[in-house]
Amino acid sequence: MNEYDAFAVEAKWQKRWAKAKIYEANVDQSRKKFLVSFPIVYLNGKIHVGHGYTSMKVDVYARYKRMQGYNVFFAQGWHATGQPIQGVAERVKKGDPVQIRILKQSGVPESEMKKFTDPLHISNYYKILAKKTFTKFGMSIDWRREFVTTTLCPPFSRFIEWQYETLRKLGYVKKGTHPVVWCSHCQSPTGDHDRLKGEGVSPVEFILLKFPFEDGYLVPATLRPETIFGVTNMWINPDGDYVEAEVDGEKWFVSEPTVLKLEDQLHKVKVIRKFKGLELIGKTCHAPIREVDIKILPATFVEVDHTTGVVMSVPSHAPFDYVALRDLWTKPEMLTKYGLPGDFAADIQLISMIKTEGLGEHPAKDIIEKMGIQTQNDPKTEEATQEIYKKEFHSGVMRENCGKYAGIKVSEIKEHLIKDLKAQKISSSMWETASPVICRCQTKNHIKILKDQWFITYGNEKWKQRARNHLAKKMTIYPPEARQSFEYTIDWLQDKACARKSGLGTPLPWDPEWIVETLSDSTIYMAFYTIARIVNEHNLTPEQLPNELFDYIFRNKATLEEAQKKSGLDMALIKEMKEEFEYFYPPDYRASAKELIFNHLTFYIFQHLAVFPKGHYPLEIEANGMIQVEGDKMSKSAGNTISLDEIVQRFGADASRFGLAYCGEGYTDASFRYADVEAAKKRMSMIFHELTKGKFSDEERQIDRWILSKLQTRIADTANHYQNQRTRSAISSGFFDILNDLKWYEARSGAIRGPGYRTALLTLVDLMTPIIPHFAEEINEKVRKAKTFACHRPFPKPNKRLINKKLEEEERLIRNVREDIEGIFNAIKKRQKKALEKIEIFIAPKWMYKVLSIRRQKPDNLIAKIMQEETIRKAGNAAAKYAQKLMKNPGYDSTLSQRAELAAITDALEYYKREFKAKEVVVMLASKSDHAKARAAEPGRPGIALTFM
RNA sequence: GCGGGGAUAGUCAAGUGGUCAAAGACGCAAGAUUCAGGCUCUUGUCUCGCAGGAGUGCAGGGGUUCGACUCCCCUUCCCCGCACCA
Repeated sequence: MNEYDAFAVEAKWQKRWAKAKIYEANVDQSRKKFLVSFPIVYLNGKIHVGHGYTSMKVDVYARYKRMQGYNVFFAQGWHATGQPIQGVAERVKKGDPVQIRILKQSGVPESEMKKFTDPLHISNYYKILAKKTFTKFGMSIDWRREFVTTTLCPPFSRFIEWQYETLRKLGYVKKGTHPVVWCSHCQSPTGDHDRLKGEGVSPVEFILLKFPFEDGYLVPATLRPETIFGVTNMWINPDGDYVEAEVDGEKWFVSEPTVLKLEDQLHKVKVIRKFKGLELIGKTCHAPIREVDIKILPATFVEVDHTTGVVMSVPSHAPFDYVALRDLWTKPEMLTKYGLPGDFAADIQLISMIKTEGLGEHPAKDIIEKMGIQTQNDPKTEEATQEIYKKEFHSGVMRENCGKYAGIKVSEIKEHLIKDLKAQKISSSMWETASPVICRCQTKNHIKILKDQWFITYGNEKWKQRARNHLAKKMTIYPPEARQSFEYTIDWLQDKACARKSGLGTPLPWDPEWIVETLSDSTIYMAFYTIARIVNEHNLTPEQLPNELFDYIFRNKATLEEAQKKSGLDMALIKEMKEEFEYFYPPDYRASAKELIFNHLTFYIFQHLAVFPKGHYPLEIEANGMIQVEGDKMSKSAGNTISLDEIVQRFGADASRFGLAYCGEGYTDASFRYADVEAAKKRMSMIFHELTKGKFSDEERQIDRWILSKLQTRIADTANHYQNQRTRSAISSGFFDILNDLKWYEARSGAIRGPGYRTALLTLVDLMTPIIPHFAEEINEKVRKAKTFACHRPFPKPNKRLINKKLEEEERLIRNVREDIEGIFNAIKKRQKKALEKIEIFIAPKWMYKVLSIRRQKPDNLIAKIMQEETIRKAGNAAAKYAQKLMKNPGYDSTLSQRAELAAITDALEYYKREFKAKEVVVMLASKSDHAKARAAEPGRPGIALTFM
């Protein structure tokens, strides 16, 4: 059955579609428009199956809407903003062997490699590939409207400039200062994916406490400033590098690596001299609050590159401190080694200052002993620290030795205490990574406070309120569970940096050192699609796209005359742009993977609300799960990403689309399986064969009316599934269910295929057109002999008049009886392999149907009620038994009458005969027989007696 | 840790208080067709059963109910996000 050549058919129709320009959306006021969009594709690699999954959803919906008569607008652009593309170019330029190998493995030919030093070339290279892949995949895109972000496409850059000038004018862009994880080598913030170590680690603010020492301060850092009441000594790493430095006019003693951090955190630092930690050992400093002098002691657990390299010791509550102190007590050589007396630390006593239910007086001591921790370098010490911290934070209370803070819960003290300490000038603060972060370039990162960075004020409560409101009142979210994620994101969102200093992008017009970053130049570009056709066709330059023009088109904030004057464009052309925008906007539908809810998709809502006038805001969003291939999660690091091109080449577009549509829906992850795709391919070939070579009769029989009735439900279900982005369910109802209906049809009708059979098959093709459009076109041409395109056919509508519930129930009865016969047959056949001689079927007595109909009225006491009926009472015991059974099994019901059952089974006698190869099949009323099995008959479940040869 | 989504037969999945031993798909097995293979078709696919039955079962544990995959509580595991990055 290989008369259907998918590859040839697909290429043919793609060519014809392009030739007829059927996906080019133009203003047509007589039709309703529908704008769908798929995120602009990042051009640092090939389109993979994940893109395929989401883009399939968009295309299927676009095609579905088109069949419903909408003027569908589906444009596609490209993304080049940010570091990765530039990074590749730079690494290739440097001859980085790893990068070159990766590119070669992904199929970039040797001849290209030299050109890969140019980011423009890279993005172009992948753009051409991606466009080809999308086309081969059968996407119904209007290619006249494409663009690339960044200055690689100056008109688009102009649009971004206008967008940001507008946002700034409206007060949504502000200067701000913010701590970021910083790489001093790369001179840029280090994002999660740029880290060798420390994924997910974020800045944490430590409190610095100033302990008077000599003519300055020794400055330890802590997350637990409240423990200052229990401080007993200070820890310094004797081998570490320290400095004496002037910090904001004061003299501080801190570790050497602290200097850069303080500088990057907006402190003025001047190093006076450098020295080894050893120099401090044995001296004393003054503990504020407690107002006593404490000793400075050696500790190897102190790391100079963590915070300030100075640690205050609270041995009663901090396991590290306790272990280090115990070391000094038990190993005098650790002191004598530095020229101190062996008993130098002997006089230090633990000071308990937090009382916690379930913990003893000195929790650190207890836990160290319990866990059997031997040295201060034991990794379990960290675990112990966490445990105590959690308990003390949640249920600890400050003890009476904590002055005015006595009795306050630890969880509540921080805020006032820090305020008080700051007021007394005892403290300062410092940002540090929660745990070490190493950049891809191998540099250990620290926190820098970026000054004068540009932020979008997503934290603005009024803006949030508008977003919440719009989401709640106007937006449809698929699947419904995703809505909560949007609500959560809106609540959680804060001001977000919208520009960086490196990478590709559009410079901020008023501060061109800063470049608009990727999540910020991809929020409202769908509006640019509406005018992109004209921009592209007329090769408009940035000068021809002044703010006034955009203000006029998109915001009604400038007049046509102003726009004309500033742009120098023809009035008519400007009007045309305006018309395109007004006609095609708002964006009706957008789809993406669910991970983008937390940034891009929500920004998309926010910025539309900010920039455009009412009535131009997003309406529907679909957020789908991640896709796995053959059960494996795809990830770039695991190197198992599969390109869309690969599967399209292997299976063809329709089968690939089918496989993707069928592999998942909704919020949970999807799993793409080759076996499903192969199977889909075979089914299509079969359907093609049947429709082109099959013989159909014109005679309409009961089974034809039955399948037409079924078909109406299939149509309604499938339409509903498409509307709700459930492609898998759409295939289930519109493809597999119909095929199964057809199987039943064939089984019942023998070899004859009547008009219902053909109608069902053709309807199946119509229902599947959004998913397998090339196949549908081929059927349309070869079977329907149509001159128009299948993708312009109207989507089927259910015809209520064709629905015949009684007929469906009768067929169901016939089927149930078949299954019962088979069950009995199999149970017996196991022991005696005999052929069937006779099947007797007994239809239940009339009174039973009456019982059912009485029960349908839900009487309080079924038995009492039925016994009021003369005909039922006559059945006596059997009636009571039947009623009891019904009460046990309330779900059971059958609405067919005795007469209808008899008629249905009579119609199916030939079928049973064929099916079971029985010599004789008879049906009769149970009342007319005295066979024991006749008494087993019930409505919907006739009695069955089998006789063997 | 926090917020959200999940866990159903060999696999993917439907099912949100009662014909549920659980749709559908895939896989697998047997039979038909075929010189053979493939395709296709039919049947089967938790266990037991000499008549349509019974048992076990929907991550684990407990509860509500005449009745629970479905409702409530606890536990375990998986996925997404927790930002300045595509």
